[in-house]
Amino acid sequence: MQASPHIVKTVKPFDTASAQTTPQKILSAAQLEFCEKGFDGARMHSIALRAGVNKALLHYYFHSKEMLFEITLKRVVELLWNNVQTELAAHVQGNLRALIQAIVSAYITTFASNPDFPRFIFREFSQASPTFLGVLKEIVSSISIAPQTIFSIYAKEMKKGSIQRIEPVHFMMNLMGMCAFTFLVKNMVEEISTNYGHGIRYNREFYSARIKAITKMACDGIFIEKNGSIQQ
Amino acid sequence: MQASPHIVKTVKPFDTASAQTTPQKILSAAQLEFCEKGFDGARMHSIALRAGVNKALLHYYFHSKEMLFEITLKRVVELLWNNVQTELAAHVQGNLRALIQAIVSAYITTFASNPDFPRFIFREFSQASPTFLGVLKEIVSSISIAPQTIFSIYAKEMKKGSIQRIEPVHFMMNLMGMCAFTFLVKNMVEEISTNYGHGIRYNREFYSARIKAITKMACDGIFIEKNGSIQQ
DNA sequence: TATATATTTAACTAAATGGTTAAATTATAT
DNA sequence: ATATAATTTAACCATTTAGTTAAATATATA
Repeated sequence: MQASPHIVKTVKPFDTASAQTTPQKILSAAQLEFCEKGFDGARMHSIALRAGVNKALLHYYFHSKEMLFEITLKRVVELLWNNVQTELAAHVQGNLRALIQAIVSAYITTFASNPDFPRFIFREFSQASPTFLGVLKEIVSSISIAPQTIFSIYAKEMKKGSIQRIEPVHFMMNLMGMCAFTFLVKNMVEEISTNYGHGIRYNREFYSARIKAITKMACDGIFIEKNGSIQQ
Repeated sequence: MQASPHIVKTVKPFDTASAQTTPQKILSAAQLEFCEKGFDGARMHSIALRAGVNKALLHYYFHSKEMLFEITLKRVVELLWNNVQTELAAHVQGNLRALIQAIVSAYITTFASNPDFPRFIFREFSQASPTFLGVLKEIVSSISIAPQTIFSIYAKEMKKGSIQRIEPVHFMMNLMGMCAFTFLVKNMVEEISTNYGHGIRYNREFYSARIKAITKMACDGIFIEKNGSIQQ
């Protein structure tokens, strides 16, 4: 008889850094596969191959494709969010302008290491199946703390009259849109730019320029008086 | 023997507005299906059902799922682009600020009528299969005229010194990001906003507010001196 | 009306794919 | 060493799904 079916095992404390348990290997492979191909395009066989294990193992550890996907989705969002939070934590003490720059930098930097994540997250929420809706709700409740914080800081500044009357929701949508969109069009841009002239490469300087451009547009769109304009 | 296999028939001039030829019915159904579920999630059977015809007909007129998808993708992009062009045409005579407002309005209005299009377009370009890459190139060459125009106007204004030095590419990425992102998160936002307070509904006033917010952020992020600030 | 052509369909096929199972192997404790 | 539990695997199954085919029906044409 098998021991602990369909449940993610208690993760053993690994002996060396390279030693990955089988469930961990499967999860890593699943993340790659799902990010690349989406839920419908992903193949259990392919995930097994990537993890270097037999297909039956996926079902042994994670029961079904749906469950493996759910766990992967949660992992990705958590990883994303933790990264952003960490990046952000170092810069919260500043004023709103500094905070905005920190947010943008956090998102761009995080996405730069995981360029597939934005598309992966957006791709699945079309027909809004009950399964994915459940995951979405969990995600939202865990994520919504930081936007909330930013909302309140923003609202305070708005009362002080130091920023223009753009609704916080629109401001956040604009900001996140500029960040996420950058990576949603990554493949397109790289493909286009090859035979279309303005050869954009998604490298360090591009990310740096991107952060500056977004911050500049966002800030100077908000602040009424342009005191110390942002560093060029 | 069959008559014109695998080729889209010459579209008959329809007698009444409601009379759709069979290929047209199939294409409409395919568009719905592909937009909703993506290439991998779409089912030929489901498309046939939606079109009210037999599955074999899809292959008779369009040979394969891949070809049906290619045609659908092209159609969607063309439709999108024609809409934007039309909306834009009415406003080109103005200054850059007016042009930007026109672009934003054009995109938001067009997406508002076809909220699934942005995700549909972005979803497929992940593994960049040769098939889709071909379509992409065609699309790009047909689309790139307008951005090109905007680029040149933008560059001219930059030389005049009336706008800040944000690279045209970044400016366009920001602008399109704010527009497209609005609809990429539509399902999420509507789902969240139900049980999270700030009940956003994607209706007329929201679109109007969105256009204002994006234009405001974009413009006041560009123009050095804030002369006649945009209408609130 | 008769003939040819265009259109539509039901039934079928082959391959892919998610999932199962029982047996084999390996690790762990006694 | 031996028994027990945990882990891994090859072979198999049932279903789904893109695609085919030959026959039937409608439509134009002579």
